[in-house]
Amino acid sequence: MSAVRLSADLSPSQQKADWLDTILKGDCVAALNKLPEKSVDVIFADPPYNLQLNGDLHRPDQSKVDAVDDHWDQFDSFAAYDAFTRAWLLAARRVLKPNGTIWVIGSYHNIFRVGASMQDLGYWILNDIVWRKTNPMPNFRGRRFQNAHETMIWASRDANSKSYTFNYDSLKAANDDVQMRSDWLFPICTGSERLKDDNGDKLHPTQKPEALLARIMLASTKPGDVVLDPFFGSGTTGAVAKRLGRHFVGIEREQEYIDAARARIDAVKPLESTTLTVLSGKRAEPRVAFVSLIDSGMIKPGATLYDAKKRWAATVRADGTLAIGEQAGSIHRIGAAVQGLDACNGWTFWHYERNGGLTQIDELRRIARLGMERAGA
Amino acid sequence: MSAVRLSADLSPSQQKADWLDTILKGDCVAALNKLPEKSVDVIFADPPYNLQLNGDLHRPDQSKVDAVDDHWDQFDSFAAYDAFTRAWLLAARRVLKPNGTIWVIGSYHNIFRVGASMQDLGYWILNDIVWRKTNPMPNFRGRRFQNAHETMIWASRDANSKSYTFNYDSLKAANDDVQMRSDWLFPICTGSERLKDDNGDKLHPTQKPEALLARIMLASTKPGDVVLDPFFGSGTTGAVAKRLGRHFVGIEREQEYIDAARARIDAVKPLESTTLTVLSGKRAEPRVAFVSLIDSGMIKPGATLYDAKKRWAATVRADGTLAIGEQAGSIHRIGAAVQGLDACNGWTFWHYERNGGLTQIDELRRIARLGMERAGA
DNA sequence: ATTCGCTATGAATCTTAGG
DNA sequence: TCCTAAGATTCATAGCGAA
Repeated sequence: MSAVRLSADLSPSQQKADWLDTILKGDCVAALNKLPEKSVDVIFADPPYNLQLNGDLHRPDQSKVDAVDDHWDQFDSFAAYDAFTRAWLLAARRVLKPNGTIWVIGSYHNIFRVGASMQDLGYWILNDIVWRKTNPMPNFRGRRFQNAHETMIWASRDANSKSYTFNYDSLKAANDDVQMRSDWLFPICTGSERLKDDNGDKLHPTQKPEALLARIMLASTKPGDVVLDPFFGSGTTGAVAKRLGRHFVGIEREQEYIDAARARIDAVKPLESTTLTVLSGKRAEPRVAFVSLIDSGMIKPGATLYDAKKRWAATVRADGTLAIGEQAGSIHRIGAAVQGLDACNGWTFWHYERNGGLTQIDELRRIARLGMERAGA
Repeated sequence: MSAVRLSADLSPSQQKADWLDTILKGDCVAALNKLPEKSVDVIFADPPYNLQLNGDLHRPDQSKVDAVDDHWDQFDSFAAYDAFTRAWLLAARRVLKPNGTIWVIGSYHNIFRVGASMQDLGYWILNDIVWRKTNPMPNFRGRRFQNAHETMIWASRDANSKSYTFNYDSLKAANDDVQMRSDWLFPICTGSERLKDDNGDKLHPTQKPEALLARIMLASTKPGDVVLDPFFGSGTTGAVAKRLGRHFVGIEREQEYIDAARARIDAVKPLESTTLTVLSGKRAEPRVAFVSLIDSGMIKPGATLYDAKKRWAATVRADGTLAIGEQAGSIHRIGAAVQGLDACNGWTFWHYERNGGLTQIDELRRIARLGMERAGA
């Protein structure tokens, strides 16, 4: 790849880096080291699993199981695999933005070593996610449980990175209004989605389903973000990124995979931007100062506020504080104090009298926000 | 404990070792080192998870979460935790029979380190098993996925131990005649099963459900086998072993837990025969996330949904939310909003166009459930 | 006896803007 | 970088008391 860098005075929207939406050919660590530091929002990595297979496996009908015995999955020892793992995790960490996150998928053959290395290098695990397969391969010998899942580790760059992207509200709304759990159910990649080579055989032994990558990106990226995949393979990450209006960068060694992935991604039609809007919750709403309700005349100084059951009454003061007897403070502090709690959301706790009933002052905040939007605040 | 050993010429059925069906008090490694080598069939270990908590956590209702902040879960560093882990895994391996197996349970905080150490010490992983919780604690701050599972590693003593116990056929028969998968569904331990202290509070912070231990023993032991638990705690392993006609050995440091476990186990009545309740782990009506219809391609992002009379039309967004103009949210929230109601069942309210007519999206949910049932949801 | 509503709680690495 | 204050945030289940 070339050594072109983003100019410091140009935002990505003004000048697109030449490595965006491309597949870099070569060794994963070498390619990573050529990318600018802190330049990608999310990394999805599907590294070699270090499967340790001896001999062939046959199904009960004597057909042979097409094992993952590619040369790139051969390591001499756990130590060799660990060294490989640490090298790419370290190179990836340099490229990740401070508030970026990384996803790594693996099986019991490798995921424990990968997870320990991630912790050792300073990544901070946010969740481990279980991909439950609806249609896993059976255990043919009947000597173990059916291996029906794979594990993903989702981690931030550092323990103190708090501002990573997590589209909580959108995930919850899409999940019947309950928060998304750490166990996900998806079919393995089969049928027309599975890329085939010239012989009609599967092109890549471990092609991941697009639905899995879509869930990952919808959870942890925003439209326009950059998703890096250092083990690009058949290009699922790129295809899903393009469809969902995200940028991708792929790294891959094998020309056969690069060609197939390129063609695959070129055929993807991006979704319309309007369908890509991410549902945002209250956190994204602009802040409203309680005093601004007084400024705008929605609440008069001297007005009385009550809790929902009218157990307490407090007086609004001209400076935007609330008072009960000697005690005065913010709507939150006074709400907490009367309940004997450490914290309280005054917006939902306090009410005002209207039409003989009580209405939350949060209703006034909502109205104030509409005014702010009109004013382009 | 005493230094009594099994005579070499007597089988366990002829002379019962004095440490069988007892709880050894003391440090885990020291106690393990006093047991005879190659003397137990299965080890179940629930070691400290090394949670790293900062400050208190409160529920949205301001109640405080009772965190696991016990002294036995405090380690200075990953290195200290690794040293602890290697020490007990090594001592446990000496005690394990050549064809014995070990189960270790953990969360993302520790399981990757534990798994890597197990591989380093020569244990051979047979499966990783996911315990999916029906009723996990929510994520209260909405900053991560709900942590809804724990991970267990099942391993043999060596890579070449082939004669370990695995009751394949009975598991399959108990599971509707399909192989038992690597993801299991159980509730957490609550209600009358949960041991309480004199104040009525939970006796032990991490008591495991008996159903989980029963599945483990039914899978990997035979009646009369010896099950060792080096972190005995409230004694679930002992209680289930006695009930299922297995022997146990527990190791525990805290006298309070020993006393409670002893009383608990004494109260257990062994089953006459091992015709046990089948824990199929299937639930009545698995929940379907609306977004899973998008994942599976049944609904496309950008598609339009209508109410039965086509009075309203809404657009499906890629993140699984529904949008009408500026308003967006779950199928339920948007259904409620357009009708001016507080609540709405989006599954029955919204329809899609098919064959020129309208069909409820609930029809798609029914189809999705068929796939989930196959996966044992 | 049954239902309904309210409360309690579980292995938790659980915020963020602004001064 | 540190400190303060605003204010956002929960699902399933068991138990209990009232109706």
